[in-house]
Amino acid sequence: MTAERNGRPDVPQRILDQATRLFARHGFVGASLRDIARAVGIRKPSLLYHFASKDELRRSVLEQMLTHWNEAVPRILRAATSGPEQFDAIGAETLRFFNDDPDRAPLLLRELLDRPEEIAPLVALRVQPWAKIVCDYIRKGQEQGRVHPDVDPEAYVAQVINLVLCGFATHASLRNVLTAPTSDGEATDRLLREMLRVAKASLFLPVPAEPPTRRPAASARA
Amino acid sequence: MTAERNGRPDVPQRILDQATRLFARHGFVGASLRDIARAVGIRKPSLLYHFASKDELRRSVLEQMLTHWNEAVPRILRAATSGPEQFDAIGAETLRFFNDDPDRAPLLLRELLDRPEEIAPLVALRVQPWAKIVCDYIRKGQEQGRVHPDVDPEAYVAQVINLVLCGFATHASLRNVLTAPTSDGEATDRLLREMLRVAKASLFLPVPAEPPTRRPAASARA
DNA sequence: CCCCGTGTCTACCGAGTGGTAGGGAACTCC
DNA sequence: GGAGTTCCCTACCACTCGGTAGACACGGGG
Repeated sequence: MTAERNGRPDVPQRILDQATRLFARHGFVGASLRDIARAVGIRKPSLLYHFASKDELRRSVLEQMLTHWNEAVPRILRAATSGPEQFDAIGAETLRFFNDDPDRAPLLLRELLDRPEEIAPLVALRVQPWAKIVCDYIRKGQEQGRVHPDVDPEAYVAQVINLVLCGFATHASLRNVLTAPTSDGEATDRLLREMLRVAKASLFLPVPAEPPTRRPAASARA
Repeated sequence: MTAERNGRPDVPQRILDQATRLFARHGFVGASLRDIARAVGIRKPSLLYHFASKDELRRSVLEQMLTHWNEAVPRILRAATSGPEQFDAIGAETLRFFNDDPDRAPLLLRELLDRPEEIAPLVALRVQPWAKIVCDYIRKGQEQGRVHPDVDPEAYVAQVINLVLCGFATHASLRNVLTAPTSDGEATDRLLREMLRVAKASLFLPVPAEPPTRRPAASARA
């Protein structure tokens, strides 16, 4: 019994996947090893055979996510040197990381809430290279007069992290609070678009000569 | 024994205060009734004498916070009709609500993560009036050409909620991730300032450039 | 004086938790 | 065929959880 699943991907990976999902949904204390094991299709002692303790499982889940992040960073780096649309490229690549797996943002956010002193340095290590790219980009932009001179780069980056983390984490729940119910895809599009827009508009000075867009009347968005 | 504390404010209120603190810090499942009772200085059955169950305690905590919010809304409403600096006034009053008690943002955020389907309508009820004020203000600003025409009011409001909630909730932990350690007060100032700046800069069109057709003398930006 | 309501306590309950012991099936290697 | 390894299982452990039972102390009113 339970052998009908053994043809599937290896058990430790399936455990990691389900643990990620359940930790993100119910929190670390709220997701029991029995729940996770059941979701995988095994019993709890089998789970503990692969991961010595619940805490080791938590660390592994986090490590896997940060590894995925590390894999995404080169793409973002590449985007950061990609010509004039740098900001959009960096933004799109960063958002893609969280959009690819909707459990990442809530998982990270929960860790920041539950274990700040433990997770903060871990995140710092992985995020600082990314933050450095963005901060340098901002400072250069300020020198060149493209970026608002009163932007505080580090504080701005912190804001954007908040925006993204919380945006994805509470997306499903806040979505229908303010607006009429919409389809998943449409709501996500709207979220991503506005997230990028806010981040961008709060950063850049307006391009001096801009003949098109200046629409005073009520004709709203397209 | 334990009577040395009975001169202090009434026990139910002290329970609510400690429960708020511990729910915000450790989450609903992570904070046990024993912990809360100990923080108050009583034993668990005494706590359950005042609140019939843990879930009732949770509801009461939430209710108290939303009551405080309801008390803050009139101030915000007043701010919304307060002349040219409307945006700053609304922003300052809104931020004050969360700054007054640092447990409010994490508490709300945790509820949104843990019990979205239950908390969302509750929040919606209390937040929609506030959101309506802001959305109307935005749309009016768009008609008058003060606000970016491509702002999606509801989505923008959702972003700002995220910004504020997550900003306060992860403030303590993210603070030292990106920047050199600073004093509490300074870091908070920086957070509040940048939060307001981002919200504002992503909303308003720059004032100096050129008057499209008609532009009210309201100096929205500084 | 006794009674009753209020509020706190100790002692306990069943259920669920993370974790362990140890057995057994399937497989490989000698 | 036997030994060893890998992996999953049932059964169990101590502990904590939310919640209950019931006793006790206090204070006011007949």
